[in-house]
Amino acid sequence: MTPANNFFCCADSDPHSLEEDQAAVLSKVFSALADPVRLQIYACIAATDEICSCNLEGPVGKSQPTISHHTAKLASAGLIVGEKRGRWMWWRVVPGMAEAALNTIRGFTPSR
Amino acid sequence: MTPANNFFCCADSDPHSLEEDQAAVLSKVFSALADPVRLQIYACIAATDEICSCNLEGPVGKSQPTISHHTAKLASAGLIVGEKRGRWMWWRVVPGMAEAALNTIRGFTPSR
DNA sequence: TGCATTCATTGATGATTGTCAATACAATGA
DNA sequence: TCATTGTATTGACAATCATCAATGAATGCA
Repeated sequence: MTPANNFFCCADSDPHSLEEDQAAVLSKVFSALADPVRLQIYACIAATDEICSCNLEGPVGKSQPTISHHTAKLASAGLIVGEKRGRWMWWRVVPGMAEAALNTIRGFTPSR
Repeated sequence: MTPANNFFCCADSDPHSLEEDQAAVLSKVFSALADPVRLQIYACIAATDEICSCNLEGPVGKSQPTISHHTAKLASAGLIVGEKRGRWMWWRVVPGMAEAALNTIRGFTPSR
């Protein structure tokens, strides 16, 4: 849409298609993926059926409290789930979560 | 994979499949989407062919410097592109960018 | 019961971020 | 040239975040 003149850029419509609460949920998912360390953790978990926390410290190169902090954040966003068996905490990815976020982004563009 | 015994949780392999530089690029895209206001801005832009900055302030409800700050961040991540025509800055979404980032995430899981 | 191990929590610190007021810059029109 | 308008930048401040050392809680083994 090119401006009809040089006085007004375009009609002052309201293209506000994303509600605030939806934006808050979505931003939480993307915030969880917005850290390089968490992306590495997520990749490590996704690369295996399941993996315990102690085997994340080595590849990622962070301390145990930091790993615990990041896995908690990924789990809070619904991207991974953890199950405690014995002494070990086992993590798995939630397959459809990233997909759901992608579909919401796709829905922003009505055509196509 | 269940543990073979109670002494070792699993083999101490190296499931590190995401390099640090790749993680840095990816995290930049997700960081841009990790803010509710930027998601609303992105949705507003995606809902139209193109939109000028002045028409983002109203729907989003933020000041002009804040809008400028957020559009710059979205553009820096490659999610939108801007073109200045006359006095107005016109923004369009880069169609495949968010999709590409989320496809990378889906690629972490080798099976499926 | 006592000890070692695995993970979560707390406290602290330096860095980053979101926001706006004020200001500067750029483009247009008179 | 001067005034106006749309956008970008700067400065400042409060809030959030990533990180680690220290500590606590829970489990399993002897």
